[in-house]
Amino acid sequence: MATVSRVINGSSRVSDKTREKVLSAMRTLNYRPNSIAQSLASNRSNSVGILVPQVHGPVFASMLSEAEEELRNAGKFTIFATGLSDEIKEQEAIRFLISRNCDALIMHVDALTDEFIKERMDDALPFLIMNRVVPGLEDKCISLDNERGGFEATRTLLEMGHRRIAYISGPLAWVDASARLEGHRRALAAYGQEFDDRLLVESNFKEVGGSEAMSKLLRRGRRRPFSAVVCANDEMAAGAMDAIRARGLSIPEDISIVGFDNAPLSRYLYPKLTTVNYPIAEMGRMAARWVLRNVYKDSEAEIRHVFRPTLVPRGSAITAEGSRDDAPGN
Amino acid sequence: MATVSRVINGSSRVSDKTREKVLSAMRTLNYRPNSIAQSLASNRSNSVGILVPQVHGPVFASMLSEAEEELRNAGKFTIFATGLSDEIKEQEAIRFLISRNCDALIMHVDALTDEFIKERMDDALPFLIMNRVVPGLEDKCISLDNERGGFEATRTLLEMGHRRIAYISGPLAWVDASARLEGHRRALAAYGQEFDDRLLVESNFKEVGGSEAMSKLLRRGRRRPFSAVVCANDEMAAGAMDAIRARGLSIPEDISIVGFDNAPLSRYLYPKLTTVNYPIAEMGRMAARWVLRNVYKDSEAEIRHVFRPTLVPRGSAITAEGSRDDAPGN
DNA sequence: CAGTAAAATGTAACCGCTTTCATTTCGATG
DNA sequence: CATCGAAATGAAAGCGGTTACATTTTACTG
Repeated sequence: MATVSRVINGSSRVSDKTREKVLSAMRTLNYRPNSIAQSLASNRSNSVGILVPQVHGPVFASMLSEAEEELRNAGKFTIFATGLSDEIKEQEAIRFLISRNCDALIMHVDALTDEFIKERMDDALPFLIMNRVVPGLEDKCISLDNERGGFEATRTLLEMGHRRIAYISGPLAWVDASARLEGHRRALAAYGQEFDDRLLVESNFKEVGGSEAMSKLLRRGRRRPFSAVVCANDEMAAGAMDAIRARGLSIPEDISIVGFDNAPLSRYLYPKLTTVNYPIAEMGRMAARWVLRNVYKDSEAEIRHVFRPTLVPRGSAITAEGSRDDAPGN
Repeated sequence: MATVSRVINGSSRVSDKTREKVLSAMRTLNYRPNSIAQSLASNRSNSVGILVPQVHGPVFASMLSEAEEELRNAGKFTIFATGLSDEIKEQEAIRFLISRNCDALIMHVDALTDEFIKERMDDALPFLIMNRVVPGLEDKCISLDNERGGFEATRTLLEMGHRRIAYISGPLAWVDASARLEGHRRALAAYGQEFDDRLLVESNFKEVGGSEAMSKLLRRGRRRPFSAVVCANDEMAAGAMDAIRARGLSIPEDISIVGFDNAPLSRYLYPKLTTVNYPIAEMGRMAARWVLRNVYKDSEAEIRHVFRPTLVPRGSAITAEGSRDDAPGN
């Protein structure tokens, strides 16, 4: 038995001859190790828990499936749960996953506080935070450089000659939303433009939110004071586009629009949305590698913690000169 | 120990007094049963495997998350894997899931043959096939009435006065694609229209496929011989819409279009796509209940095996009278 | 060829629970 | 109060592996 176990786990010293005998016996008997028993004895469940707010939505689906594939290729099981961006549910989901003896946790949590993560999680089991930076735990976080993304979005419009650029933000209490806005401000500053409060609306990252925000912007004065708008995610951009059209304006002739995330939906919008790519698939794969490397000592992969967003030019933003512009200042 | 076990599993006879004592001890000791050990001893892993071709895409994401939630509420773990519509990979994924001692499998498999499912799976463990009917295993299948969906799509257009209706199909080797087409034919027949071969293109359920198919239809004669088109899924509809516009035609004025699936993208298209709803979320929940009921004896839920698609009217289809029609026959 | 250390293999305890079967406790009865 | 059956509890044998440690083989050495 012990020898068989050694063969299975590839470890220790087994002579080639017996190894072969064992393997062939396994084959003829069609033997499959009982992974539950393995887990119990080795105190390793070979499964990693993934917690996401929801499976829908481009970001989480990609993250999930890429991580799962990478883990499965390494023989690890993926158990997942959804937390719905609710503090209680997220905690419950974590407990749930821990109760299954996951060897590690990969999680995107919206509602949990930094404190909770630092205090309550640290001892429990190895974990990785996705799409968020918890101060002091940078090496356990994989995230996007949101500030840079915001910068790129606005810079593109500025390079196109737009000067008055509106911004529809996500909830500023969320770090990613505020980082994106920060990038926007930096870009304006870099091009010598003053930041104008009246061109900023804080919304909720949702489609209707984007629509309402845009309506509000359009209502602020008969003469449209901006020729372009940046939306802090693609969903809001979709809503904003509806609102623009509802107002009888066209995209991009009257208003150029840039989104953020490069969600699949951005390609279905009309015109196709110019946006900032969120390399979530790579990030999911990287998360899996982090676990493989740090928990299972199974990989040598270099781990990158901060990913870089890049602009995806499509049809929804054009140069200010090409625009049928009603706005001052370009 | 035995008594504690009895308390945990709620079963057998334990006096209320000791039950209380055990529970309070569990509380003060912050005791959590080791679910792996439970699994080993009880030969039940409390986890169910879900196999989907991919996580992306509206259908699978919803199915996954709804099933997961239902299962988690019942204390069951969800292990998932992706099969990528590849026969080998699907088989591997199944083996993988079985090797984790899943108590049951919920799977959407595209590439596996009916024979494989019937022969090789039947003894292994309880399983449920999603979105497909395997003859002889109807009680282990949960599926959509695709024929009816196809019927509804076409019927809607017919009721709107359209007479010449093109159809872009999925691969007819797949049962769901051919069933949808069957419904289309039945609707035509019901309204006394003859089915016209030249208005049918078989495609691949993908966006570019839809686009190419539509181009082909539009090239078949200068005078457009149809005023409306049904696409066998929303993705192809998205592609088809692009192709229609590329031709300088507008939707729905020149051509009405109806999709199938009610994928999220259908709401982002412009105009928003009239389509047939695929109640996949409900179906995912139902799958979980099937498992809860048949495997864990944990539920009394009535199981529905065949779901009914319904039409979702949006902006991409209008009455033939409203159309700027170039086509004969209405 | 005996002697020896290293390599290979075997033994058995243990992982933390469930479950069968034996034992004890309890309550009702005569 | 002794008796008895039912209900509650306890003891111990697994579940199917891993792994520390003991034992046997092997490969050299002198």
